[in-house]
Amino acid sequence: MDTKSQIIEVATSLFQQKGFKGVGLNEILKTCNISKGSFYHHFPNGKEEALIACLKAISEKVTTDIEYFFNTYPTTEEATQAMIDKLIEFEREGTIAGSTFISIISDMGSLSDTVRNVCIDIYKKMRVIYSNKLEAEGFSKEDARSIAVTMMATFEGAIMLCLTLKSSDPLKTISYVLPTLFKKAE
Amino acid sequence: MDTKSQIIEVATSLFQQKGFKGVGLNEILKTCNISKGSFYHHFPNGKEEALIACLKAISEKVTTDIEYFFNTYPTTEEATQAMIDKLIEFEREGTIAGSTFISIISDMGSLSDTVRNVCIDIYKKMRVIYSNKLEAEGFSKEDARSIAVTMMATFEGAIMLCLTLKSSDPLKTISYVLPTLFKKAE
DNA sequence: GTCTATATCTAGATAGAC
DNA sequence: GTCTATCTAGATATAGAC
Repeated sequence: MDTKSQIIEVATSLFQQKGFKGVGLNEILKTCNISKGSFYHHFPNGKEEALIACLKAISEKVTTDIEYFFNTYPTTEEATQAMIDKLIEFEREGTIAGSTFISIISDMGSLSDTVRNVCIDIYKKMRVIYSNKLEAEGFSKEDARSIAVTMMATFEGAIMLCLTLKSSDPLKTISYVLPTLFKKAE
Repeated sequence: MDTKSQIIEVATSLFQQKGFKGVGLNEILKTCNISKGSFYHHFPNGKEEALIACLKAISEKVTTDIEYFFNTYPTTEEATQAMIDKLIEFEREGTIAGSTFISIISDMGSLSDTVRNVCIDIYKKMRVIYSNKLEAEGFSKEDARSIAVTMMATFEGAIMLCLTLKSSDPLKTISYVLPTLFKKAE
């Protein structure tokens, strides 16, 4: 693999585990076995430029992953269930941090517009996937959007709780409760 | 106010805004208008010792605040609604970060046992308040606990989304959707 | 495109005067 | 209990050889 891709891959993983400020440049370089000169050749504007590249990579990946589940399973409830099962598996493997993007930037104080825009983009893409399926299941456009946003908040919050508690219990719990949101009221 | 209390107050606010690693000691000192000597007199073990004190202060505060809402309003739905209204007000004022504790420690990489235990304590206290009310409304012990955990995840996630998007929309949305969880199925 | 060497700054922490 | 001065290690970033 070329160096730039390797940097992005390694940095993404580290940022997800420790946050942007929590990861030193040297740690990235050491893991990649490269030097500062090489890093700054690919990212002349330094660490934040690498962060943007990482967030874009995450955006691609989470969109693809979520779309896979929502294309494979016929209902929101089943797709969600399968997603949570996968997340619980990640928790067991110690790679659950790779499934959240907010924790990366929560230590940045104030976000630059560039970084925030990438985050807004990820947020939108996820919401649209959830929302479309819910609309297809008969919810109004407004309700579908609201449930989609709530799903995202619950997922992000549950992942953060799992990371803090070192346990997959929060994910197991929400998988039991979340389907309540997908039942159409009569 | 005595210096130690002032440090805790200032540091708590800064940690909530920028995360543990996101806040430099110098920033705390400058905001308090004190020197390193004074800081290390009160917290000989440094920044992490201050963090523990902050987390304990947060634990007191959030417990008191949530209990107020859950004692004042007769139902979970009304208490939750009032809480979210308050959070939306905080968002407008730019102080919404003060309502989350997970974002503080999400950039710490690996948590020390001391820090994690304080977090588990906060998590438990919040869950118990929610859970008790839900039980009183007729939910089983297990269901009440599950809904309580889901509420916490959704709140934390929504606050993180608000911080990232610089908008109170996620909170407004969940206030519309969350009541679905409190309706007893027949 | 990658290296070594270095510059500059700031982090957290300590020592000792008052 | 608070100050100033200082230490050391780490951070990000740069310069120039190969």
